Amino acid sequence: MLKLSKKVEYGLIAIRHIASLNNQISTVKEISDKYNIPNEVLAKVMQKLTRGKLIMSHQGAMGGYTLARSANDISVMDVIGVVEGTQVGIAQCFSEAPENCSIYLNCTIKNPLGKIQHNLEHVFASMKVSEIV
Amino acid sequence: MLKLSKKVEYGLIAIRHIASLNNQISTVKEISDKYNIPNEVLAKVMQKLTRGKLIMSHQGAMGGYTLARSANDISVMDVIGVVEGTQVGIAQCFSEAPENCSIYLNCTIKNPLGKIQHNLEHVFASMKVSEIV
DNA sequence: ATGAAATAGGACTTCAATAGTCGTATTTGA
DNA sequence: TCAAATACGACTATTGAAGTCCTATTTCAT
Repeated sequence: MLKLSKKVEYGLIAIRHIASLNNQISTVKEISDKYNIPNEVLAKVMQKLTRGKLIMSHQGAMGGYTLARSANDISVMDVIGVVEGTQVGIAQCFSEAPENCSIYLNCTIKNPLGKIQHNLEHVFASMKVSEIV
Repeated sequence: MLKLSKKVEYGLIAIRHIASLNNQISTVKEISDKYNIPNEVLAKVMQKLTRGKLIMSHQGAMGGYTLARSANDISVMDVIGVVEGTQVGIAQCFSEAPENCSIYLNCTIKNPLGKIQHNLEHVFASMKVSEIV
């Protein structure tokens, strides 16, 4: 509960890695070996980060990945959003259609949870990759 | 990901309910009916809240639950801790033995995640049930 | 040209956590 | 002594997370 997924962790580690090497091109193999991350899992994460325009891919031999933006313009929130592909919501009504929640109609904690949600977003958005390097 | 469990939500709703009735004794049936919460699930949550000394049980006919502390002395963090029975940790290394994590040794994001973790705890600890009533 | 190194991405399996159900025992007020 | 309430263990179903496997495509270097 309230745990980041491994995918998000892997994404953060990978982006930090590239940033720490001054945006030098890095491969999935290099990163997955160095940090003991399953190769195929990291590969998929990198593909998502590419589609989300946080990193850029360079295909073919001698290819790999570089950052698509400066490290101080990539937040933990960005990585979460791109890797998970959905909005973070601490309750169902913040991440999908509110009516889906079985208790939505009589729920008395929507507003306070909304406040908490807002604060959490701020925490994740204000931590930039540049602080992690 | 990063979602509160239904149990925690139910616990918050129940505690808020009791607080909003000026700590009048309330039953599981009354609460589960009013908020459309499965009876047995709520019952178990109430038992945990009792063991965690956030509420007090009154057994037997005419029994039910009352708060064990004033509403401004119960935080969302308290409810999470008692209902989940474990520490909240946004990464494995914060909620269980760090060595269990497959990437612990080479992990480069422990410190920044620790900072985020600390901020999250603050967010949850500073929201009191008295603000929800 | 061709082969090796790299990204792209779909399909599948495994495992653990969440959510809910069922059954029974115990307590206590009227 | 019965009904209304809490106490609690055992079970099932569903979902999501994590990882594996396989194949296609791109591109550099020889």
